[in-house]
Amino acid sequence: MPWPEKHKAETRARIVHEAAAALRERGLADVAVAEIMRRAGLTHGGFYGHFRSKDELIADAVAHAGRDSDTSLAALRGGAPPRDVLDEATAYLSPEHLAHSERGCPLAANGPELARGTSAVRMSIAAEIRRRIGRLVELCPARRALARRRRDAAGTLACMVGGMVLARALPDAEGRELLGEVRSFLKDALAP
Amino acid sequence: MPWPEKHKAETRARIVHEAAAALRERGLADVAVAEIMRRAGLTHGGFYGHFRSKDELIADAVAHAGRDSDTSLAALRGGAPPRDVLDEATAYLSPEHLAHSERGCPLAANGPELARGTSAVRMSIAAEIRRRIGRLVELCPARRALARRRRDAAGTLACMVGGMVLARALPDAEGRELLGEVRSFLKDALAP
DNA sequence: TGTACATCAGTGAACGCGCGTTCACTGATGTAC
DNA sequence: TGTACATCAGTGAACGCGCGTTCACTGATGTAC
Repeated sequence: MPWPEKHKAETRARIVHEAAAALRERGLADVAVAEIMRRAGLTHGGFYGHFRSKDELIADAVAHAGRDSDTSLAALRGGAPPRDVLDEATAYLSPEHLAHSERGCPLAANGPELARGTSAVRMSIAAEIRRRIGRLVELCPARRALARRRRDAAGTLACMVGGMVLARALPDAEGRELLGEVRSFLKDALAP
Repeated sequence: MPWPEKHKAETRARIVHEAAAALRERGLADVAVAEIMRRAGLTHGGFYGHFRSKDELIADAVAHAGRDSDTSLAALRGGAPPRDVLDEATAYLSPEHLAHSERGCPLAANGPELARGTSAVRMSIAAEIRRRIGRLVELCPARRALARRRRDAAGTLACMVGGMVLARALPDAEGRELLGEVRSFLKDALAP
């Protein structure tokens, strides 16, 4: 094996990481393969040594973006895991997340485009939704019935994603104001 | 004036209408000018007699789509105006809306793409958000303080848009199930 | 009423461009001896 | 230890294609006489 064992895997991971950032920042259609490779310090020709198509990369990038946004949102809580559903939603509906789609949730950044993607892309985004709902269910008070927890998790995630989509479509100050209103709405909705 | 007065305006309206449907169904990037013109029964060359660019059409189409989705959602209530916020949200979070993005809300169909659009597109989508929030505020019980009504309106719209984005990214049955959970969540959150 | 005309909505060929993808090649690497 | 070699990650020119946009033209129309 003429190259270090991990070399190719590391390069691939770097491409996926840069793709996940670029796609969340600028959308699926406006980011070219050549640009992603350039960001990863490579030339475009090498791309197909790692991926069979741009769509295959997108599917991988969605999964990576999901985990990556977890890390970014955790950083807003000082690295601590969320204490409850509201804690998680508050970090999500923050001005920091609003301002940094490239490190944020792929559902808010690319949801509708991904929903129209290839079968692999759709499977990737569906898995990300299930993962997020599952985590929110875990964060619901254990004393509640499972159906109630699932309902609160689904409703909260809808609020989070929709709130961010709306805030990003408004001028900055107005978007931040809307985020505050949605946080306040959720706080009451989730009150015991 | 060699052509009937309204002729050009009607043609333009037909193009905008077809564009609004195509863009909501397939996304901004995947719909070509030539395709929109074909759907309107015209050839692509005539496009620039009506619009200065594809982006100008998109901005117009977003405004049209907003009014158009009002009509479609009203039809689900038998044409009656919504009685309250929950009434409006229930029609929005319906399986019919899930299945017909081409007649539905442009925020759910194209939100993130529009947020990354030109200045004219962003103004158009921001106006649509304000219009929808304003309508929901009107539907809130008048006895509530304005701040509370605005908060409920913003939170509800976030739930509606996010719920639809999530449902459309999931397989059909799972998406419909999620819509039901979000409706149920909202019903409780909006309870007096 | 009939006809010549000016207008302009719509046509369709053509343009330049950037994209995703391919492919013959290069050169850095670990291995065999 | 040093050297020849096989491997394969990465290069960069080239491809075909579809896009947004332009433009010289066509032909349907209402008007003037």
